[in-house]
Amino acid sequence: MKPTVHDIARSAGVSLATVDRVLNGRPGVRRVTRQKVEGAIVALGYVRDVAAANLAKGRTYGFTFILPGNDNSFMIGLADEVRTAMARSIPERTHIRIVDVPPFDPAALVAALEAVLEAPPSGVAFVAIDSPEVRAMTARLAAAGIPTVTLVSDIPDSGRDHYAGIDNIAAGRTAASLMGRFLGRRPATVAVLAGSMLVRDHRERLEGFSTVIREAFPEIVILPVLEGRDDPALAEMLIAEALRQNPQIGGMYSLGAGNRGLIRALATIERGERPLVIAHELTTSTRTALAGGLIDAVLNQDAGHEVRSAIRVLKAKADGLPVLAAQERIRIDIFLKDNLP
Amino acid sequence: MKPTVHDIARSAGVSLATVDRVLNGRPGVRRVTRQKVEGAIVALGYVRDVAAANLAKGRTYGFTFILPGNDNSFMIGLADEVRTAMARSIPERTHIRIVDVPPFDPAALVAALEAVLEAPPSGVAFVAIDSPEVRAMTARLAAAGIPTVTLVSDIPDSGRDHYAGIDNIAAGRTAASLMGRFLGRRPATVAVLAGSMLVRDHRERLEGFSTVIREAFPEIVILPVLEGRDDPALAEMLIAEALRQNPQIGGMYSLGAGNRGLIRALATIERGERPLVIAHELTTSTRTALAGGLIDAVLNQDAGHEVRSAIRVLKAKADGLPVLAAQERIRIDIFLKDNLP
DNA sequence: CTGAAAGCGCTTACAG
DNA sequence: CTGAAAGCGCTTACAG
Repeated sequence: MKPTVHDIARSAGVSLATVDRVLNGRPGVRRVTRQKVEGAIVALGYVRDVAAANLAKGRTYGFTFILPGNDNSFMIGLADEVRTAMARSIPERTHIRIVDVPPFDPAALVAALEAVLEAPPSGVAFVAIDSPEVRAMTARLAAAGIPTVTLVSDIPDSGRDHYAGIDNIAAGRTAASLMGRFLGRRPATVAVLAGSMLVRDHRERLEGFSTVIREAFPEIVILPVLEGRDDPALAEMLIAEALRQNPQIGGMYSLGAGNRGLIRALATIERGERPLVIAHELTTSTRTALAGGLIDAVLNQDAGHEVRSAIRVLKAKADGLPVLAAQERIRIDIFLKDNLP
Repeated sequence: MKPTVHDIARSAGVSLATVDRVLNGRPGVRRVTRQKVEGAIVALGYVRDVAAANLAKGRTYGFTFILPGNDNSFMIGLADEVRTAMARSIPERTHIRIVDVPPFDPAALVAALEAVLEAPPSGVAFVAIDSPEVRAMTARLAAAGIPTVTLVSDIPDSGRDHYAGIDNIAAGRTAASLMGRFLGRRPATVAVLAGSMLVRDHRERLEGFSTVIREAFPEIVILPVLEGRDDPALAEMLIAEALRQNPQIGGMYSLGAGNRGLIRALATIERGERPLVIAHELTTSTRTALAGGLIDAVLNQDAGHEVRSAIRVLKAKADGLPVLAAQERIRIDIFLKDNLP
């Protein structure tokens, strides 16, 4: 039979309370006693029953999700997924709070993170902005012992515990590879629409994309990046303007959000004249555009996976447990019109 | 506070034992009593604490995984994932048994499934073969109340509870789309290597592939399917022979396993003369071939996901709990050399 | 048909 | 520094 705390207590000749103290690294145990208990633990091959422990503790996890209030389907969908997770809060023993911040605003994000310190939750997840202030604030959270997970966009070297999102360099490289191969070695001009170079995910996608185009598809010319702030209206304007200035655009890589605007602009182009388009994030609008031939490929990250993964990781960190790396890797989904789910 | 069985007992004026009987649908409760308790349950908005219930029950789940003993990396990897899950059996309260059967052998699979009935486990997962006998046997398991999950290859209309695998028609369609676009509208001859038309996953991939080629890329001619039984040696022979007979082969779709043989055959072709190759399953050998340019794209299913999903679903079915469909959908991963994980 | 009591594996005041 | 006892939310014999 699986050994329990009782077995350890008996084998070490101590009480349950003492076993518990050793198990949880609490103070107030003489070194010799501690060693006896630790000996019994390894001798018996004890593994703690986390469910029973949580039951006894009446443990609940308070998590704060800080999300940018963008007006785009991806961020709206992300927030929806967090709310879906909130609906499961009773069986999962979580208590989740959503904090809204203005998008692409480092100061606002820093303020939101700082506010978290007032009443420290069991963990914090946030969409990172890559700035020194945010980095420093994240380090303060880490110093305060609050587990942190970056969501969608990472900020390395900040002391954050985990990143729940895709490898954006690989995503950009993949987009370039598809673009180059779909264009079939013909010289072409390609436009790139981003949200903001302030966020790392967009910068990395651009970097991956540019690298592969340069190395493997030198016949392709990339126009200067358009920054649409993931705002559909602004994106539409920028794309329309770019098409006016460069009617010969043969390909388009939309590496941020705000694709509703892009799609509206594409719809004005004659069928047959349309550029090859690769976009990110499968939403109602990109799905329709993919099915209808306005978009040729969509790279996607599953917001539901990211949220569930963030919660699992925050729980594990809060309990000092290891995370199952293979399970938590968020993959880049590639959708063509033929494998739409 | 979250209501517990105590609250229900008090509110309904009955004992804990009676509450438990109603909660678990056990007999021996008068109709009026039952109704009182049910009233209290909905009035208080009670949700059962599954972890506490499992603790009290000392519940463990016995699962049987029936896996074909193919000599190919994918099936070996699948078995490895099951063994990895076995290592987590203590915290997850599972007891997993692996049963090996000869590949592509309906009779052997039926025998293995029948053997399961002797000492019925909490659930069974198996790689299905699409034959009437297997279908009938699966229905018998269902009739016996044993939850069943098909793994990798499905067998619909058999009474199985769930399928843990990708949408293979969509996978075939995707392969065709990539093949057609990568070939760039040039007339071409394409060879298809399958394992066996006995398994539904291979049939469906072929169907999806053929459909899209026919509808969207009429310039492509598909040669008669080669059946390599997912055996590297046989696959190598068949491919070598096909290349000898049709030196002009421009593309190859390997929709089964046994890619080690395919790759050996490809390596003998001059660089520059090599066909465009799309294969299934990311293994050590396909990964190397992808990185080295012998293979152009790999469609993959994550065996680890499938195994973990099968276990989650079997648990839920054993407990009569609903499954989170979005979480259990297994996706088609598309790998190019630029997004290798 | 119904209930009182003990127990699952762990933790938590409280007492010493 | 250490332990006896009660309790987390549920289930299970056993008695009536």
